[in-house]
Amino acid sequence: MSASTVRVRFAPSPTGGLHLGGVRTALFNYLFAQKHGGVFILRIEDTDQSRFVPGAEKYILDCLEWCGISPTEGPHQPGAFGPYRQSERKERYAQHAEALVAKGLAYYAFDTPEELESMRTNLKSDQNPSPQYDHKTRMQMRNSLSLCQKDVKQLLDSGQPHVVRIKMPAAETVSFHDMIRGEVSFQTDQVDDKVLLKADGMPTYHLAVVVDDHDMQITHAFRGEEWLPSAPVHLLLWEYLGWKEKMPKWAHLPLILKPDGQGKLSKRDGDRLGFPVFAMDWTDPRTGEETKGFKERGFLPEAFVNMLAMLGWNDGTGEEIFDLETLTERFSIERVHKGGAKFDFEKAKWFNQEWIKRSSTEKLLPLVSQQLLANGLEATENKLNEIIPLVKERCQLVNDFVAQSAFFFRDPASIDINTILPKWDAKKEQFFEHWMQIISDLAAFDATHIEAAFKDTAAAAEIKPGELQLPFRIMLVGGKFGPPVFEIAAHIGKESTQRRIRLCLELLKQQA
RNA sequence: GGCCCGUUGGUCAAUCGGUUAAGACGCCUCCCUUUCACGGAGGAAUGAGGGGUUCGAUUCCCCUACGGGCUACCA
Repeated sequence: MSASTVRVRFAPSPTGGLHLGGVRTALFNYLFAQKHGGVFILRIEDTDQSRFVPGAEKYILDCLEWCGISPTEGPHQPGAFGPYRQSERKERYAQHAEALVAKGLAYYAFDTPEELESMRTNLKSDQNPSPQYDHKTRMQMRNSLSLCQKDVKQLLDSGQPHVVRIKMPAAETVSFHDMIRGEVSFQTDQVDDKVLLKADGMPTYHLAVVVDDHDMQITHAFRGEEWLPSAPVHLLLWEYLGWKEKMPKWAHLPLILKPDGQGKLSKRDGDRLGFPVFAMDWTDPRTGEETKGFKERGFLPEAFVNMLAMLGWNDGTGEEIFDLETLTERFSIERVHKGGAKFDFEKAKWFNQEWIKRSSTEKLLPLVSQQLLANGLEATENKLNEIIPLVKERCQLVNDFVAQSAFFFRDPASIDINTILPKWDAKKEQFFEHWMQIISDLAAFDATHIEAAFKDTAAAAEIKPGELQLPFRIMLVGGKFGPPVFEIAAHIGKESTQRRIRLCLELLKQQA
């Protein structure tokens, strides 16, 4: 190992719920760091004070922890490269911005928002619907390039609000190697003079990401594909600041798209299509609006992470169920897909079902217990130990345990009587009357004994047991689902079994 | 509009010039089970279009089309 320890960072802005795309970026960072014995850092990009949402930082940390991919360095666990919130690093950015101005690589711009607005509307045309502040237009604007030195000094001295903009070269080609996409190149005359330092003294993302990645000695930088167009600004900044040889290797991750229409997946799509987009429940402290998360929707973190990893990446073997450890072994950034992937909630649920099937009763127990409790069902640990193995392969989501096991604890709330009715007759009714008696006399009330007695009784009544099993199930469960009937009868006990039969017989009488 | 990125079944996707073009989800049929689920066996379904390069293109190059991203003193 050389002196260059791998250092990666996940750098969300604390503006609200954590989007699954964000979690995937964090996951890839985590996997990469783990694989290379590196450090995974959390950096909070809170340079936009107007969008800051209290509580969001803690929430992000909670989400990552739930996923099992907690950063080892960050505001919660400062290392030697702090502070980890950009708002606390303010002076550094200003200093570098000034240095760039001094070197003639950036300049002060005094244009007011209104002036910018009018420039854009005036220059707007069918050929150019979104005019830029760039090498073509900057000399017509009010900045330290277009104004004479005296005026600039006066403006500065009088405390005129101003920003610092990068001076993009007129005709250069900027290219770099992306770990996922290979060579990518841009013409500098196509990119605008991005604001580096805002009027409030805070940096924009562009300046901050470069300064911080440098200061925090980031070796590999992963971010969403939406950042690709501004990459040339960042590349140039690394060069202008004199850090070119220390620039991290870039990887622009493909976007996660809406399942239907087009465009990147948003929280709105989740609301619209009925699935979560955030990792965990999020309540906006200002509006009070609540948004469901994967966790609360009933996802196991293992499944969530597994699903996310497979969205845009695969190891080439065709296997797709992986735990974090295996993911770490197999992961390679080069195998990340280039194209965006439409999110498929059905497949996401399949991953979860696979993980529920694979999870031990011990692991599932507290989660199931909590779900049941939330639905007014109290279950002992012993009971849960028996029930969980019986129903887990019927559950896609943890919440499904409620519907799949409620009948173990209380009489069914509704009876699907229409399943029984068509083939119901007096003979069957007599059978069940008799069957209640038989149950009373059964010495051992376990599945095998119940089944044997049931079949004997059916034989005596000259009815095929199969024709009676479904009605029996409906009586006990209320519907066509659940584990073997005799198991259920054994678990709920004699009294409950008899009571449910009686209740249902009465119901059937009313229908007749 | 400009720039950038992308494009294999409905969806996720393998293939790194030669394959009957994997596998998974979903869907359909059958078996197991007189419930549901699990499990098992099958099935339908894919290289956007056009040019090259090559003995040979899904694979390499170009063009077109389509999709997406960006085009803020937001990230």
